[in-house]
Amino acid sequence: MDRKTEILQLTTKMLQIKGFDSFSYSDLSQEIGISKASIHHHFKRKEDLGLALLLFIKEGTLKRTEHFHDLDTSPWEKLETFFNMNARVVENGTKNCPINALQANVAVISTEMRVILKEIVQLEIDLITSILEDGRKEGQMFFKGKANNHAALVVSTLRGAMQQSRTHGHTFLNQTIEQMKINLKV
Amino acid sequence: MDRKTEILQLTTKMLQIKGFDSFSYSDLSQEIGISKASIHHHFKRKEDLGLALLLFIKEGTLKRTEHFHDLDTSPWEKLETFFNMNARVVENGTKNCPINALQANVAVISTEMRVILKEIVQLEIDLITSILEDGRKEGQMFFKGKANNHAALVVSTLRGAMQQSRTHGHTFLNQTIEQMKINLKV
DNA sequence: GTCTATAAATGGATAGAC
DNA sequence: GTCTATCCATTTATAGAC
Repeated sequence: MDRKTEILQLTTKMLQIKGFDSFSYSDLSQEIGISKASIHHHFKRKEDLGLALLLFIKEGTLKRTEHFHDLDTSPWEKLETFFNMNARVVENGTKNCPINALQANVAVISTEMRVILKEIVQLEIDLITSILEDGRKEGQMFFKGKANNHAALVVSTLRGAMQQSRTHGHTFLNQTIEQMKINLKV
Repeated sequence: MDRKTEILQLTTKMLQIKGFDSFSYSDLSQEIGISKASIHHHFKRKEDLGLALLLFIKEGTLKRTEHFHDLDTSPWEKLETFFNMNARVVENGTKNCPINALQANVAVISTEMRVILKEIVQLEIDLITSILEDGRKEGQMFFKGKANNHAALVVSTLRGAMQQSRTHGHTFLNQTIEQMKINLKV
């Protein structure tokens, strides 16, 4: 793995724990073991780092979306996989979801970053929309109203629960996911 | 209104827009029109300010909870009132919910603050639990599973949607609230 | 690519006068 | 309660050597 990727991965972690404004080049430098100036060599300004981070996350989200498309498992299994993947992101509740962290910091990031952030959220909503549509069509899932609106609700719930898990622990997240599943059962 | 309350109200606003680590005594000082040192006179350290802020928010939450208890409207109307109050908190989508902001910053606030933060969230979940229980008992609402678990889901959804509204606008929040209501209808 | 050194600005916090 | 002045630590960022 090259240095740039190493920095981006650590940045994601730092963002999840502290938030965008609360981690510093000094944090990155110490954990990686190179000087602050070296971090600046790879990402001149913090905004450059932030922008690269968002493109990095967007790329990952795109890859995952395609991956879901390729899976030949049932809609229900896809949804469960999606939930499990997200539950792993916050680990034991110490980390926030990076998207949550960025949305909380929306006022202190650049317009450019905000645009990509919105695109990432939309990618997830679109993915869940198609899973819900398939699930309902195949008689595996039950929900009222439009699939698109219900997908927005599912993503909101998941994000909200991921964040609440920071004070209420990861069992809170698991219970909320279970409740979502109970409500989606036919 | 006394100065302390004035500072606490502005702090709430700043927290909602920027987050706890991203607003400064200088921000407060400029907007109120007194010096930084004067802010320090009322709240010596930023942690004191943060703690006072959480007690301030908790007090407000307690008052609101009692208010809901006193209302002699239907469970359904109570739930709608609760949603409307929260929708007003984020205004046009520029502000985050203060609880969201603090949960995103959980790693940079004191343990004391975290404890109260958790209590506030629990107060809300308990309130919604009792509203849901009444609503189901009276045949006004439908949901599967325990009222307590569904209340956790409702609060998570609301918080998640409030935060998503920062990138997706307040219509996103309104739509998600509508979808929750559609799902709760008998 | 990495380092040391350093600049310039900001943030939290205190001393002491009025 | 409010002010000016000041301190110290941190943060972002750059210059220039290796």
